[in-house]
Amino acid sequence: MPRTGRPREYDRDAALRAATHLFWEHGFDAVSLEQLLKAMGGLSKASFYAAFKSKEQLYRDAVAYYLVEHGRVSDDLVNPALPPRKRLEVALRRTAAMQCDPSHPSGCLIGLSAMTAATGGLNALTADERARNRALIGQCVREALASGELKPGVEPDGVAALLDGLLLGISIMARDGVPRDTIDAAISSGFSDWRSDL
Amino acid sequence: MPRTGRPREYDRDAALRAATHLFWEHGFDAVSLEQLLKAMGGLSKASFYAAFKSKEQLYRDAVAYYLVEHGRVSDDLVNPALPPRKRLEVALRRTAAMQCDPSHPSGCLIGLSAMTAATGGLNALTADERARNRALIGQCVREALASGELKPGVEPDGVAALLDGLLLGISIMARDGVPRDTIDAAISSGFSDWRSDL
DNA sequence: TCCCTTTTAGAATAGGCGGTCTACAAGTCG
DNA sequence: CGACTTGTAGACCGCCTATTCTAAAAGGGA
Repeated sequence: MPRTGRPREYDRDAALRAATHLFWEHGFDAVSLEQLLKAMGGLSKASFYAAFKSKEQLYRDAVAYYLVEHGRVSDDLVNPALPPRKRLEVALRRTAAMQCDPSHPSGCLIGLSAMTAATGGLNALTADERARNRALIGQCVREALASGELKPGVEPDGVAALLDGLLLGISIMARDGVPRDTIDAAISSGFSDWRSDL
Repeated sequence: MPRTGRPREYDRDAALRAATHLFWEHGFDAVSLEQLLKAMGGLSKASFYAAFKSKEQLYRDAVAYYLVEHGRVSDDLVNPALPPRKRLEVALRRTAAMQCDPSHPSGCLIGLSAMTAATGGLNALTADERARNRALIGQCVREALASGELKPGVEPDGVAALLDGLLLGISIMARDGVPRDTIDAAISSGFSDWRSDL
């Protein structure tokens, strides 16, 4: 952006990525500014505050970055090209794959922040996102009920809550090192109320 | 225990309970000693260190207290008087009831600590407990497979992981205020691979 | 070249942290 | 009544926290 002035000596995007990984791994409270500075390329405190304003603002930016960079795995929940079941299953499987990817911290930043970031309105940031996902899952299931994709007689609210709970639980399982195959098997078992034909 | 000396002015058990609730609500890192002292009855720092040794030791005591006082809801996983399915279902339903009880923080201290308490060996404390539960669930499912309680052709590892994931996810759902009825419906849906007769 | 803008390093600040120390208070026991 | 034991109040410690300030440095534009 700036056309004049001394150029910065670090890569801002790389710094934000590193900060995101740190928050993802440990949560807002448990990460100190010192850790952040070192991980973000060794910039000085002055540089940090000039570029990122504050630790809290950095966290907000990190959540936004996470949603764009890793949270897209659940975008298929609203993919109009897929029938409801596929929307749900693809979202779950892509989520599992992402959360088990060893190239970044395991689990989901949004889900794991349910306890962390208690101070200020930071918790609402991730809670809103979880509520949004919950609503989308409910919508898929309701559509599936109407279109006959669900086996007759099943309770749609229960199915939706089961898949929501599983999706959230995957974060903790991935954190605990449960292998992806096992999580994928769990997802398969989560769809036994659905017709595989059709 | 001490038969002599000045009697303490606070209730040690009540103090431990209050501390447990604080850790339960916010996690180890996010709770300060000052907060603890106030919640534990307004005792002084000297009294605190005399009775509880350190913040970290208090956390360990709090986890132990939690397991005895609230963690017993999953004891039925090893109840020899129940068939495997009942063991699992009772444990899940009692867990849901406990975690939605408004008389204490919502969710499960053990599950929600997957991210918190990163420092030292504190994380292992709760991770071990989660691994133990995971093993018990697997054992129930394997027994059920052998005894024919599971519908033929289902994948036992998937069923076990599904129930494990749901159990963990309940913590976050409860945290987010999902009502107990909804969680109970999720549990019901989680058993559709099982024979209800027999 | 000199100015202007932006970033830099590093010192400084103010407050919070977990934890300790000292002096005193409140009981029991002989 | 002392002697002893235990708990309490509050000052104190050193460290770490997030944040700000000062002064120098590194580029572009004219």
